[in-house]
Amino acid sequence: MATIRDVAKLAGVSVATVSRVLNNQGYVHEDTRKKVEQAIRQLNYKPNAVARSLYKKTSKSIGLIIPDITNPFFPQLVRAVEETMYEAGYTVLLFNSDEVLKREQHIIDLMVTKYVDGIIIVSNTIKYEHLKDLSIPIVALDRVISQEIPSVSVDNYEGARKAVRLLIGKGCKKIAHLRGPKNVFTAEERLRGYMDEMNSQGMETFVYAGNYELNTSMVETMKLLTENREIDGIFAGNDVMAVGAIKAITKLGIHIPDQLKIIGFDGIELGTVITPELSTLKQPIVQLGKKSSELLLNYINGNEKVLRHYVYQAELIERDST
Amino acid sequence: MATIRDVAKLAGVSVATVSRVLNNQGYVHEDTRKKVEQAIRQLNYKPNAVARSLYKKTSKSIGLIIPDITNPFFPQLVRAVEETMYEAGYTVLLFNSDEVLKREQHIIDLMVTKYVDGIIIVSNTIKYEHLKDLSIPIVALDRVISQEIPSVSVDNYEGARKAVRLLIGKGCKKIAHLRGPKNVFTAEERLRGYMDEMNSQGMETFVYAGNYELNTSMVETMKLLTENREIDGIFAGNDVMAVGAIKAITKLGIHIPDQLKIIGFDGIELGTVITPELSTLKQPIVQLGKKSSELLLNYINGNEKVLRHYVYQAELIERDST
DNA sequence: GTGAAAGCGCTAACAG
DNA sequence: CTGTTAGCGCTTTCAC
Repeated sequence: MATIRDVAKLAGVSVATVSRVLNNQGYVHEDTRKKVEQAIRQLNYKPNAVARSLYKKTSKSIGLIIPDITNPFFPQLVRAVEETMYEAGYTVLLFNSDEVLKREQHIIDLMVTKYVDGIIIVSNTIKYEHLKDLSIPIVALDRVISQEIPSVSVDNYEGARKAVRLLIGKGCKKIAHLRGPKNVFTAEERLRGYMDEMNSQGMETFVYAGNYELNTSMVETMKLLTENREIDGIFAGNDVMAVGAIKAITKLGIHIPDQLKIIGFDGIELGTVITPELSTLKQPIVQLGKKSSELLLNYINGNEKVLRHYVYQAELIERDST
Repeated sequence: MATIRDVAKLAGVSVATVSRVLNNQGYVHEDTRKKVEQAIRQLNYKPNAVARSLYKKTSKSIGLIIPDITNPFFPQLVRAVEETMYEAGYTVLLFNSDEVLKREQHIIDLMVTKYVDGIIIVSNTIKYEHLKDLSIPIVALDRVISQEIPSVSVDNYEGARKAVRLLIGKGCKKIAHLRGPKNVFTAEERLRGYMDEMNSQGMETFVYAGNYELNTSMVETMKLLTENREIDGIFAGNDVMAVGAIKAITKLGIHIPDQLKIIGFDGIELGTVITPELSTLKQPIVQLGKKSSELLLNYINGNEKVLRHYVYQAELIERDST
């Protein structure tokens, strides 16, 4: 690996001059610039990012902490973040935390020592108190952690109400909610939306536990449908659970959407892949990723002074399950 | 951010001593160690990884290049790699390349300047010539790039033959293959397996184009089935295509598996989510990720001297589509 | 316009 | 056992 010194020697100049042409700043005579560029090419010299980082205290990299890439909601999000960051010249360090606080904290410590320029985090476990001493920019994605941490998220509450309204509009009389995991921000918001909408319409509520995961959802749906044969509408906490429910319903020989209508939340690809195709509240996943990255970049570059919370609306997508 | 100098001053020792207790090497008196540790705690000091990297020419990070995290095959793979690396104290830099050679090369250059300790790459486009001048360890994952680059992959050829044999064993008389994209290693191998097995059984072959993607597969399946009503078995190049095919078949009112049997390749979760559940050749995805990471770590640590190629067998999983 | 030199924070000889 | 010091490769004053 050639160093700046090698280049300087070959070009017959000082390292300072090489540095100047490298960074395109300060005065340097056209002829010397030529010589230096020639030497750079000849040696196939690439400036050492680590040395640069040490001096500049910036690494041109950001950390991305998500619960689990294996959850179908995240690949698109990660892709969008990675892409936006890459275009801006930043590298992303990816971490799966499983929302384990200890692990998240360890990851953050690690990042600090690596001089990451910023952090995007998707987490329910982490709180403001764990973040407040951090001197690097951070943005919360998909969930709002606290008022003090900028965030980019979706209006889960309003989305849930829309979902319920659709079911009601389609004539459902008994609508159940397969809720997401307790203490998970998005799940609580969606539940709240369901409750409020149902109550405001004077309808009885039926809430079943779930955890955003397929198999549990199948089991729970079986239970739900045997306990209460009159349920004719289900609002699932997310698309994965909706798909699980559909499997269970199909197995029971109940016809969708004639006998029972079901709607999910998220808008992941899976919903268009199954039969019947799933109606859902589609989150603007790519936009979430992109926006959070841009916001973080703004903070990093000092272009953004005030604390911002962006909230997107989920879009109702009617397919064949309602 | 406190530095080693601050710690040294507070503890009343030299930086060398602090470094010694930090790295737990060399002699240091129990009492001084205590003092230093106390100072470290007091300042909440964390050694600067960048400075360390500069000196040691190692960053405790590795690069992972995949085509597209959005493709359902990759999340599990990435997860496995990230996990194994994390446990070994390494951070992973993730890149989506879309298999664009220029981009891959740029990514690799970038990584070199960042002193990554090794690279795991999933790619069909990159060749040995692009890698041969690299001085850092590299391992090819899921595809073999060349004899000179260590790799961890699956026996796609044999897997394909197994798939075809199952279809034949189940009584299929006319078996078509929905092939994956041209020039993609895995796709070519699976095609070859199909051809060889069919030929060895003296059966006529029917190959239809595809690109590992769902919508094209639906369209192509429609075409296939209208062109040739007698097809009673389909070996899809991967699970995603198989799911597309199933959608098309269902739409045509053809019953699976009675009238037509179908089998995929990969063993992604999607296959268990749809109805009917998909028979497939399951790749040991997590193992692939884990093994490639361990292999890379071995190269990094100099424990592995010889060039290794690990090949796993895909496992036949019979579900409801055959 | 250009070069010398200090220093980013750490590690590893080398002395003592 | 402990301290001094010379770098790792780069950027940036500050002279000239």
